[in-house]
Order: sequence, then structure tokens, then C-alpha cells
Amino acid sequence: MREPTIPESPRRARGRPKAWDDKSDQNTIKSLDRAMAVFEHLSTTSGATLSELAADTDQSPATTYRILTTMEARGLVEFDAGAQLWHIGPRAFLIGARYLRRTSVVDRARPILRRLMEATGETANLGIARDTHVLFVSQVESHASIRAFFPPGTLSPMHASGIGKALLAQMTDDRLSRHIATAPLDRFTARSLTDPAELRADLQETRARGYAIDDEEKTEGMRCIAAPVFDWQGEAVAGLSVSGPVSRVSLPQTQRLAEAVLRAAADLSAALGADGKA
Amino acid sequence: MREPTIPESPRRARGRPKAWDDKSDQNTIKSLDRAMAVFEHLSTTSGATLSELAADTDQSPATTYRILTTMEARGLVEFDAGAQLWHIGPRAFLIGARYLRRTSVVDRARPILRRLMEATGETANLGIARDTHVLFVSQVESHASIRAFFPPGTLSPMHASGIGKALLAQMTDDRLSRHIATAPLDRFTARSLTDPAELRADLQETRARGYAIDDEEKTEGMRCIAAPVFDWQGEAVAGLSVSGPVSRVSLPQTQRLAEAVLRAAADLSAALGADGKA
DNA sequence: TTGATATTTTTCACGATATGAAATCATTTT
DNA sequence: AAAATGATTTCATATCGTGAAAAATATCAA
Repeated sequence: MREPTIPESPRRARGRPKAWDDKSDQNTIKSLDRAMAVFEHLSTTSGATLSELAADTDQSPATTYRILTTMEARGLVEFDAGAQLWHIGPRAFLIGARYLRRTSVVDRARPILRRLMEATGETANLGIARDTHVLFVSQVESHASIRAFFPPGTLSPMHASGIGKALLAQMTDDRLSRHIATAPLDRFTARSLTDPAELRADLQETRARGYAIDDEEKTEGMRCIAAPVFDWQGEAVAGLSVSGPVSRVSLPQTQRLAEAVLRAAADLSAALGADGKA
Repeated sequence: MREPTIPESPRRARGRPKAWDDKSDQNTIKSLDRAMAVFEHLSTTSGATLSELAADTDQSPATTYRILTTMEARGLVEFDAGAQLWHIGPRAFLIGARYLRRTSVVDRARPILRRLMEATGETANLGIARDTHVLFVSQVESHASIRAFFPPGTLSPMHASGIGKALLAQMTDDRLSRHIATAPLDRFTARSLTDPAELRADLQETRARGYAIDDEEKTEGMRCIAAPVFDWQGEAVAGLSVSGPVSRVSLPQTQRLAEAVLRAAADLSAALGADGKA
């Protein structure tokens, strides 16, 4: 199994060796950094006056003023003359939105999946909602000889997969009811949740603990721990999971694995532009 | 009789009179402006090398390098070590997204957009007027496999978008004339409205029926049905639309879809405090 | 209306610091 | 291997960003 594009250069350096020991960063533009501090700080407020900004960023009002007017000329910040407040401007949104177009969820997820697999030792999966099913779009396999495996492209009913349940748990009650009404709760194993009430109770628990557990509900002998992933609009657009044999994904291990999954899900959400709220 | 918030100061000036005649802007930070030029230029590319950026912005590679590393430290830009390419970074998105938060229209619109998508099965969009263009700020994608998609942050000329035409149709004749005089009526497809008279006629119809139709005027094969959204002052501040392939958004379907769009637009207008007049 | 206060904008002189040229080094190509 | 390409660093220099304070304007109180 070859990895097509593992660059030999983890670092960017092509020039002189970095002067890491030097205290004075020759490669940082101080004034720009300070300006960006104002920009960033402005984004944390919902409108701020010049003097507030100057005070909060420890800059003189004069400098702050010049930073703001310079960026105003480019539409990066806006001035509300009525309320005498500065705001983030439309062009900042335009530029920032470019970030989203660059790569898809799947691309962003790859390095995160790999890290998740390495941290847990179990197969890591990425799935997205596809009507009533979860579509597994990407995975990084564990090195263990007994390991979980679904070929990418596998479809699994929502109620019988960790990722599916993690996504269901994020739905409004309304949507959930419609889902249950539409999608049959098929049985796959003895533990499958085929009763709506049972499923709802499980989703309740899922919401409470923040991650979903598929406890041999689809495949005998396989457990799966999953968490939802949110995009910049706060939509639950995908889910991450680790899955493995019940022997290793045991109940005592649950906490440790869940933490890794949650961290990975948070990382991916952040990479999709979500704020660190959910 | 008090006027609650009509600012007496159309201009910001509180200090000395502006030295408009001076050629040298004392209030602009040149280095910051140049750095922002790099930043903006980077957003128009899909990844650029250092030397490309330096050449395109007429700066020395050394300076460009320092600008980039400074912004990299804040996550405003990213470096892809594998491909040796610079990109817009996640924090730029986070900051830019704050622009939307101010316009609470976006927050209010989300549940309405979702309902609209579910009711119609087509991608639902929210756009606001930004100078001569429509800025698409939010959308909920259809689940259909063939579906409309514009990344958030997309700019589209008013005359070639459903939302744009819905907004134009609300303008006074005076403003419309000015718009037509300013903004070029570019052609995108065979059906684009590039003739002022043609556009005016279409807007007339739009006003009459209450919603706008973009019939493959921007993108071949895509139709779009849009309605204006009003704020509490009766201003048309935004527009809602559904868009999809001509096969599904067909003429027989128009009435049904339009009703859903109009209902959603009315809901959003109400959420913004508009009276149920328009 | 008038004066007092608060906040923004401009001027000015100084010195910190951003800058480009060229040197240096890693990587890719020949 | 050697050469070419392109990224990083050093360094001397003048630019240009900086803060203090003055000037201008708006707001508020009497």
C-alpha cells in the first residue's frame, strides 16, 4: 500500500537554517502583526469604538486609527458612522470564504483520520449523511490483524451505525420523527435498536455524553464510537468514528477512545470553519 | 418628538478637516496596505507560490515572505509544504464569518432556509445586496444528487441572479437607472438579460408576480426562483431563493416552488420585524 | 445659546524597523 | 554530479510607522 504523496520535506525550509535560538524574529513584520491583532480583536467584538480597540490592543489611538482606515480602504473593516462603531467588513468575508472552497471535507479529514487511527490503534472512519443512510466515504485502517473494515462507499442505515446515531442525535425532534417514520429500523443483530422508543432513548444518552456508541448493533463483535462534525454554519454534516473488535473497544477503554474521537471531531469541525462552540 | 436613531453625522469626521488635497495620505499605513494586497491577491488564486505572489504584487520575495510568515503565525494564511503553495487560512475564514453575524439576517434565516429546502427538495440560498452584486451568504443544500451549489461568499451580478432581480425589482426607478448606468450587464449564457430594456421588462413581470425567475441566465441548466426579504423599515435587505436543475425546477413546478419561496421570504421578513404588508 | 467634555483626526519629529540586494542553502532538474 | 531553481537569511540604509500632543468636531449640560 503506497502513500501517493508523502512529501519528503516536513518542513518548508529551503533556505538557510532557521535561527530558532535568536530572540529577534527577523522574519516577522511587527507592525503587520500588530495590525492583525487589531483585526482579530475586532472580530471578537460586535462593533467597537476606536478608543476601545486602542485600549484593548495596547496601541495608541493614532496607530489604531491608521490601521483601521487603511483596512477600511480595502473593505476589510467598516465604519458605522451612526453608531461610531468599527466592524469587520464584507471583503473579509469574501477573502475568508475562499478557505472553504479549497478542499472538501474528505480531504480535510484525511490527516485527522490518520492521527485518530494512530492515537487509538483502531480503524478510523468518516461518514456523511446520505438521505436515510450513512455513506462511509473515507477510512484509515488500523494495523491490527483483527480489525474493522468497510470498503469506502458502504451504506449503512443511520440507526445501526455509530456515525448515524451521532448525526440523528443532532436532529431537531421534528426531523427525527420524520426520519423514523420514513426509514425502517431493520434488525441486523440481537442488539440492533429496532424500536423507536429504544432508539430515542439511546439518542438521548448520546446527546448527554457527546458521542455515540454502536455496541454490536450492526455487526456481531464490532463496537464503534462516533462523534458529529459541524461545518461553519453549525450544521452536522458528517461524523467521525473508530471501530474495532469488542475485545479491544471494551467498555473500560470507552472513555479513552471517546476522548480521541471527540478531539478529532473538534479538529475537523474547526478545519471546516466551525467556531469552537459546539 | 424624538428621532430614535437618525444620526446627525453622515460623515465620520470629528477631528481636523481632511487634507483631501494632499497627495500623501498621512492616515494610511503603506506597509499594511501592501500586505493586504498580498492577502487579497492570495484569495483570488487557488494556491500560489511565494515567487508568484511576489511577482503579482510587485514586491520583493523577501518582503512577501515576511508578510506571509507573519500572517501564517496567526493562521490567516496557510502553507502547504507538499505543494509549496500558500493558501488562505482558517482564521481568515473565522474572522470573515463575523461579518455575517452582524447582519442578524443570517442567523434568523437558517431555520427558514432549512425548511425551505425540505419543502422544495432544492438548494435554498440567502443573498444580500453588496454594491452592484449579490453576495451569497448562506445556503442549505438539497440532498439530491444533482443539485445547485455555490460556495458561500460567491458574488453574482444582480441582473444575472434570481435574488438580484428580486432586489432590483424593489428599487425605485431612480436607483434602478443608476444601477443600470453603473453596472455592466454582462452576458453569461444565451439567456442572460444584457439589454436594459429587456431587463426592465423582466423586472416589471417580477414585480407583478411577486417573485423573480432566473431562467438559465447565469448558469446553463440551472433555474432559480427568488423573493425579496424586507426588514422592519420596509427595506429590501436580502433575498431568498431555491435553485436547481431545469429538469426539476420546471415551468409546471414553478407555482408550487414560488409559493414555498414566498412563504419563506414572508417568514424571514416577519422575523426581521417587517409588518406583513409586502 | 454657550461652555465643558469626550473622542476622533491631524501634524510633526524621531528612531525603530521594514525593505531590497545579495548571500546562503535545500531541492529539483539536467 | 553539477547546475538551476527557488526559498530563507543577513545586513546596511532610508523609509515610514509611531506616539505625543494639538486641533477639530460632536455631544451634553446648563
